[in-house]
Amino acid sequence: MEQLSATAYVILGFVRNEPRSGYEIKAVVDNSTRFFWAASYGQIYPELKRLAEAGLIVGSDVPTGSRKRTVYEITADGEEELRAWLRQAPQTFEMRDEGLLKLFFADALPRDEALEILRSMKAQRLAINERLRAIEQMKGEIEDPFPMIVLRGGLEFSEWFADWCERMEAQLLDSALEKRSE
Amino acid sequence: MEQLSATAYVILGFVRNEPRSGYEIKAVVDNSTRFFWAASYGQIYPELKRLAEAGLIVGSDVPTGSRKRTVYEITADGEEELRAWLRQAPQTFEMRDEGLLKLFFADALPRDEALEILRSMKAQRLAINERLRAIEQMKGEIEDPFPMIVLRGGLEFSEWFADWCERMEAQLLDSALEKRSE
DNA sequence: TTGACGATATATCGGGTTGATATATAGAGT
DNA sequence: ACTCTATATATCAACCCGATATATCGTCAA
Repeated sequence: MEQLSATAYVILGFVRNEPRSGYEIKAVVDNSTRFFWAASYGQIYPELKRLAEAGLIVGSDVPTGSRKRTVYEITADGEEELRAWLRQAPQTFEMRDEGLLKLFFADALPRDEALEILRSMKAQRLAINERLRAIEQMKGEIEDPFPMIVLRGGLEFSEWFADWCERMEAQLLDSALEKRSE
Repeated sequence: MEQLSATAYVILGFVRNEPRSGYEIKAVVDNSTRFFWAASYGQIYPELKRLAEAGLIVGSDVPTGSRKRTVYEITADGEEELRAWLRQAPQTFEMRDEGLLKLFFADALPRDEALEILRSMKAQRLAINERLRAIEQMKGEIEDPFPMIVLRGGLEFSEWFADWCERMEAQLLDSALEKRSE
């Protein structure tokens, strides 16, 4: 087995404690890691097959009536592979923020329209914050503290970001006023 | 012209005030928007041709000796297209953070190894912070305030993130001690 | 009870994106 | 003369995203 993609480890992580179908993995990703590591069906299903072939997970058919369904669980090899990956220093960090991109080029707009970008960005951050809060409410007590730490980190981040937008808006407004009174 | 990709607008934004070659666009992206919107040669060169065909930019051959070189500048249509895009509320926000992903699954490791993830993440944030500081030093005075606002936002973000890692490490250490003294 | 609707389940595909590699010339330094 | 880096463009496999297609299940209201 050569290099697995990070998405493969997402799958290993999610089938570690309970067997899950591809559909369930997608659902749980969309409510958790999606905010910092997304995965689509187009990745999940092929990857499940590859991982099963490599012996890192095993699938079993558990049909619901006449609708077929395969759930996967991790093997001992899979657990070891997951832990080995966790021990390596994280590399990838990527961000694509259309808001920051527009703000970067905002000089092409009249100043009042430029400020509107910051207001949109703030609204976007607050919307994310609410989604995360809803997820936080859903979660019961669990002994594994890490998912909650990450979730709370997301909450703090969205709050910091919203606040930054607000401060930058105020700052630009101030500097515009100063200029006028010069 | 149907929907342009956000990367097309990156190009429009960077050829707005001065003519640039594809190579120069890549270089300037790598020193600025790259942290929140990257672009590769594989996107830039084809996109330059599409934009030229659509009349949003115009290219002119400016060879250096016998090495050919095409620089592009924006047209009036291109400027209008860029402004129209800037006026629309930003949508895309994506993040891929292998550190957060590992932290999320860190329960699969012994606690002391899990803490190592937070230490790596903090180091990664501090390294980015230094890169941004180096870029900040390079920039002289310019009348367009937005690139600097975004850069300073990046600095503040990396500081917030590094601090968060530190706090979470301390918190986990504390809770481990409490458990032991129960 | 039938029909509509949303959830479960898997598969596929066009299009965007990445990172690496290939080719070639220019210029600076040793 | 040679080497190394920067400039300049092109290409490609691999990966990833969002949307769509297909089909069954369970539920609830007309």
